[in-house]
This record gives sequence, C-alpha cells and structure tokens, in this order.
Amino acid sequence: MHNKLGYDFYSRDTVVVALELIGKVIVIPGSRRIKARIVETEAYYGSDDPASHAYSGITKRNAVMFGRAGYSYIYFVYGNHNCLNFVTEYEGTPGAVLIRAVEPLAGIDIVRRRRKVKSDFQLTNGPGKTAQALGLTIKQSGLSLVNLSSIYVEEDESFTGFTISSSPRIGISKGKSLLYRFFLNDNKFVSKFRQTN
DNA sequence: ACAGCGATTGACT
DNA sequence: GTCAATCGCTGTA
Repeated sequence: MHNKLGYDFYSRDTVVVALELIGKVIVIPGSRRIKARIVETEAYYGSDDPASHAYSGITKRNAVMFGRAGYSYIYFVYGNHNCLNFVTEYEGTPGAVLIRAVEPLAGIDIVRRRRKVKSDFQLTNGPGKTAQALGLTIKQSGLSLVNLSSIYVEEDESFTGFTISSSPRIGISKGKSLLYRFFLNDNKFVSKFRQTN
C-alpha cells in the first residue's frame, strides 16, 4: 500500500511526527520522479526550543513554521545548502521536522546526476545533500504536502521490523540536552554523527 | 545600511 | 582530525 499522508498526520506533536516519519517514503512525482525512504529526522519546536528558527518569534524566513501543518519549510544556510522540513503542530503554534537523511529507492540515476560523489551512501546522508538530491530549494518552501503537491510522503507497509535510536540534534549550539534526533539503526544513509542514546 | 552568523559540506593535514 | 566557502536572514541603527 502507498497511502499519502494527510494533514492529520502532520498536525500533531513535533517529536511524535519526527519519530513516525522514520521509515516512510518521500515522493517527488513527475518527469524527474524520485522516491526516498526517510532514515533520519530532527524535531524543532518554538518559543521553548532555543535551537529552533522559531524561538524568537515569527520572521519572514520562518513564517511557514507558524502556519498550518503539512507544508514544506525549506531554508538556505551557510551560503550553499538548502534544508527540507515538514511543518507540524497547528496554526499559530510553530513546529517543523528537519529531514536529515534519506535512502534513495527510485530515480537514483537522477540523484547521481545531481550529486557527484564516489559512493552511493554519500548521495543523501545529510540535510543539504538530501535537499539537493531531491531537487529542492527555498523556491519550493511553503508547498502543501497534501493538496496538488509536488512533494509528499507515503506509508510503506512492507517496511517493517526496523528499530529507531535517538540522540541530541546536530549542529546546534543551544538545546543540546534534548533527544530530538531520530534515525534508523543499521542504515548506511544515516549521517556520520551516529552517537546513540 | 551593514556586520555577524548559521538546523552544512567537502577538501585537506 | 581541522577549516574555509558562501550568502540570505536577522538584529541593530
């Protein structure tokens, strides 16, 4: 079965969504069709989460995080990289899940063309790499993941028996004690920081 | 108007 | 292991 996730899936507690996205499949439909399993995520809240873009309130960049769940939030960092998030919670309450790593399942030839690397595990084992592999930039921020979407997530009921670990989030300076990062055990596409808890 | 910086990556020792 | 690249966003003025 390949059921597209609806708004109800995203409009819940951000950590729950981050945890439950592990193992599900991102789909980029169209002529450059790509499918990729989500293997690593991070949860970001709002005014109670100092590591979050939404910590200090609404701005032009993070406004989509304050909106309705089930939309893309894509931001640009370090002058080079785009990072893909899915908005969670509900209208007025910010939250998002960062997609840190995926495992390509279909359209891997397209991914290899976009990402010049020696080994396949380097294609999508990080958030900037993942967004590049999927062909996403800030131009695709704010898109619905449900209605008329050019990106969505579906369940994969055939994927079972996996286990998930958690750890502190990567690359942040505040909120390091929180275990808001989740990743598939024994998956080579998980980013290089593998400390378990 | 502008200085500082970041939810990263890739190249290099 | 270290570190530079690179630029839009943010805060301050």
